[in-house]
Amino acid sequence: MSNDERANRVPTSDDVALLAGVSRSAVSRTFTAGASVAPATREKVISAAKTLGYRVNFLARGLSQQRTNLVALIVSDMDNSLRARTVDHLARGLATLGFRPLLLPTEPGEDVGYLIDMMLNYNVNGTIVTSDTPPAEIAQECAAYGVPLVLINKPEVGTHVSNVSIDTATAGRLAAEELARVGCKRIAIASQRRASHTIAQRKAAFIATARSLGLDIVGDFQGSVQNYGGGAEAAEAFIASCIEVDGVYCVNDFMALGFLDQLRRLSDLRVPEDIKLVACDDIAEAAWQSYDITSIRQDPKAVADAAIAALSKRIEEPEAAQPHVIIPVTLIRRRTTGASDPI
Amino acid sequence: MSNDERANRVPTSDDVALLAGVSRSAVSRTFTAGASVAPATREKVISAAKTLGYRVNFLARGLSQQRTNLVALIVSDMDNSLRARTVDHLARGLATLGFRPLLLPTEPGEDVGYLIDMMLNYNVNGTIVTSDTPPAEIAQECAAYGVPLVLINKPEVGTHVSNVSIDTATAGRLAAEELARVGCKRIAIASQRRASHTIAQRKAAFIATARSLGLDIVGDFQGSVQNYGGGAEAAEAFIASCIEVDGVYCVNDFMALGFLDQLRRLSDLRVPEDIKLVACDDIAEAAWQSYDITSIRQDPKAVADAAIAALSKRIEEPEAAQPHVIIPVTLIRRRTTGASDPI
DNA sequence: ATGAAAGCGCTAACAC
DNA sequence: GTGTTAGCGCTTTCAT
Repeated sequence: MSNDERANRVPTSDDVALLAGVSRSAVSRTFTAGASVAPATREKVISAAKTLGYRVNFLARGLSQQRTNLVALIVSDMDNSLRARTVDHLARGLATLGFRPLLLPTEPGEDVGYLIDMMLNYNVNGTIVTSDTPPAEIAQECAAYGVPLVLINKPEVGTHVSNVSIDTATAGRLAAEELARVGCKRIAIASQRRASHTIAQRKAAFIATARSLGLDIVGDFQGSVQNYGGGAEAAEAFIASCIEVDGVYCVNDFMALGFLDQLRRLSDLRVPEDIKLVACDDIAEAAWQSYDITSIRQDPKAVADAAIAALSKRIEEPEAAQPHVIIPVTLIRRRTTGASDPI
Repeated sequence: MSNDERANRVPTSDDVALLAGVSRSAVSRTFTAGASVAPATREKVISAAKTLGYRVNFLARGLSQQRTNLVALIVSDMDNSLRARTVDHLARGLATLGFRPLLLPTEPGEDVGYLIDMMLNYNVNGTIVTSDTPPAEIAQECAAYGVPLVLINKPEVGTHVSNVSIDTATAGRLAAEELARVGCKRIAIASQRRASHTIAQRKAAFIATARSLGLDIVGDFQGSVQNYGGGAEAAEAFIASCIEVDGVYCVNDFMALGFLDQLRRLSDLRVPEDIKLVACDDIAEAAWQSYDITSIRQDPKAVADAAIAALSKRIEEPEAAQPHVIIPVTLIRRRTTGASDPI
């Protein structure tokens, strides 16, 4: 009843072979990269395939080739715009290379078992993790089943695993140097109670550099989560403490947004006149007029590309070394450290 | 050389059958929902599977069952936080029902052909589209190959397709009513030059209601894109026009953020004292202190759930009717229409 | 270069 | 309830 006579069944390579008057093998070869088919044959096959609307069934192909080209993307915190952007880049990059991303969202507290089931049930050829809870369990299963694994911004967990991380040491250092540069002496930190791996690292690097530059770190005010709300909490704690500072380091931009807003609402302190502020990540929101935050930029596309490169290398050469790739960061000066208001 | 003696090969149902001393069918039945296996047999199989680390290969299962449980998620604009959130809900909801989302990002201008290849190459059992460009071509291919399709916030495209949309009529109406309620008379609209489907609809509804309430719509200022930057552009156009208004309708929150920021920077007009503002979507950022925007809330989880429900119903009963599901919206009053500043 | 045949891992009739 | 058999759609030796 459709406008198309062959609508009721998806055509198979047999159908194409029949129509083209060749064998199924010829069809297969026509659609295989390094094939060896006579131009004439190939031509017949192509045209038959076109009229039938034939497409290779990758799942069947995967079954015989032991290669599905499916890649599991284990993701948490998708409402973090930086995360979402990274996932977007990952999915696009993977697609370009012929891989297909299976999106597996997860929450910090959630059961990891189902993720492992998914990876293994669907025979993924690789896994990229960019969730906040670094599941050692996943690494273990991947190792046991020989699934290449790439961790983004996670601690190293073994030799079977590739890591891609931003340069947290430089990120922390640049932030401290910037606060010193603009004359800060007494610094407060706004951070998260249960800091994630990279956050803890950049914070440690910040503290080390700050000390070496003679900055006093007079308080560490923490929010329960590393987002806008957490930043607001940190600001409340800071204001309640009545500690005087001339500079603040926020461990990420989201917290900085909340911190700034709450500071404005609950105090008369002005940024940057009374307090300078540096944050980290340079998400799009950091550049918004109402905030205009000096931040340490990380490039989510570079991170995604490196992760994909590491993964596909692992897939091609399973025994290759697993380097830890470090993605560089750069300081972006804005109004919160006195850079002139852009017009 | 691994810490695990069977590391070199993924166990198959044959391995399990052998170890359990049963047939492969028994293994299959043990892992099939409505099976009929003797408890003793099942027990043996389960334990053998556990010691071997066996998992059903869903791809092989899909091959024989004609059902992969893979669902294509065609997504654009992942850096829109509302979109990201919707995708997150979609992925989780699908996972709960045993479906696996294949993430296929796309850009408005991009070639749709590769998406279709992907859907068909991987034999997806369904497709959900939440990109901004509504590819009629996708709908056509889905129909031709019998792939159930659900469109989110897209125009209706045919009877084979399910639609899930927010209630744009109410969204537009509520916005106009709110501006009228707070005493506005002369209204400007901030919108996008090439409006997406729902944006165009909500705007039309807004205009209709505004007229019926006696509001004057004295200008429609447009940005090139429907995000922060586009809102800023709209504000610039508005300010340059020197048209006086006492109310502004922004077609979405992202534009409202940019509009407000640019208004603050380029003019002395204050919101809400001089101008009231209503936007749409109620994204998280709308509630941020620096903006605190009255908005029309849409619930991305409700949208995702409805889309999944529609899809899974379609998958179970391919011939079922394709209703257009409308998701309700609600007005959230905040400071930009004079709601008291929350503490 | 091409076809025949075996097999990827699984499920589903079908007999027992 | 269980094993046997055939087959899902494809790739890949192996002959030719």
